[in-house]
Amino acid sequence: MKPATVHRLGQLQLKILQVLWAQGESTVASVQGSLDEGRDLAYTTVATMLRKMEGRGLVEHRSEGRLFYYKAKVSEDDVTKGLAADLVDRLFSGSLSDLVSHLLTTQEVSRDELERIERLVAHRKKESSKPRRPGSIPRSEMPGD
Amino acid sequence: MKPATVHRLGQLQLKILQVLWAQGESTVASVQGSLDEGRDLAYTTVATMLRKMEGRGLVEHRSEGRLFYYKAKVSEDDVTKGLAADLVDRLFSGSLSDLVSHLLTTQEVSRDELERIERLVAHRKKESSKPRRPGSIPRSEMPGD
DNA sequence: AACGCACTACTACCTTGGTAGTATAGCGGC
DNA sequence: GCCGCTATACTACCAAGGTAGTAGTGCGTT
Repeated sequence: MKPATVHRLGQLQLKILQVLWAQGESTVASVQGSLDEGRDLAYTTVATMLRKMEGRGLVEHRSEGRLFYYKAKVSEDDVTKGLAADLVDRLFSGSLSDLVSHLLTTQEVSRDELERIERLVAHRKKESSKPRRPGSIPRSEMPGD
Repeated sequence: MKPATVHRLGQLQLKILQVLWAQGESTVASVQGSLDEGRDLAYTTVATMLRKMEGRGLVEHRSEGRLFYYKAKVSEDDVTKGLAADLVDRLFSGSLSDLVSHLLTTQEVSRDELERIERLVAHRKKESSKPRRPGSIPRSEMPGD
């Protein structure tokens, strides 16, 4: 199921989703408590945001007594993919290598990171001969860290 | 000078900047004409947006007679870097390879792209022994396409 | 000189993210 | 049975992106 326009997620919404991905079903209080220690938002702020997000189909809740247990309705993969694809699209007309190129030339990238990327690409090249559905590469086949 | 929070650029603002990067100084009419053929925005919409963007320091203008010639005040590199870095930060706690990994496993990536990336990484690895300011790799040293 | 066109300025309005206060309701304890 | 705690509902605001209408103004043409 493709849940409405995953891109254009705000800072807070993303943070909330990350909390929900990390801990699964959570009450408002729990989400509030798990959000950045730095900023402490009012309980009602988090509650309101969750309700708004539910309206957008990003999360859903289940009642247990008076309590609401919220859980993410969109997967981390979908969101990540959506945001990343959106960026690549908007900035580089879909060219992944252009993005990587840009990142490599303007960002600080450790030699370690470079080598990880190199392994990933090499691995993916081998894979590309026997194509599969995206995202279905099992962990066990991923190049080691 | 670091121009205020380059991330959180809207769709239209980015499009406008892209037009300005591509054609340099442009009048409102010219920008309007160069925006996606699909959607035709009112002249005043573009003008208003440009004025708002000027307020945020994204563009600036120069008058010539009654005409305003707008030009981007932020470089494409800065914006791209800002947006990409922001994304990498927010989604992958700053790990570039995690982003690339994700993109490689969930996106359709042609063999061509893979090879370009491979060359880029290899090139960057060689470079990394003699570090330089980011972004200063001359065209002539870039791996061929 | 007058008219109209083209361009900028101002204002307005909608949406959405974000933030939070106030109102309401139900459960547990005394 | 009432009190208060606390969780949800409702309402309100602000900022910013986006969209556009209307007002004002000056230049070129006739």
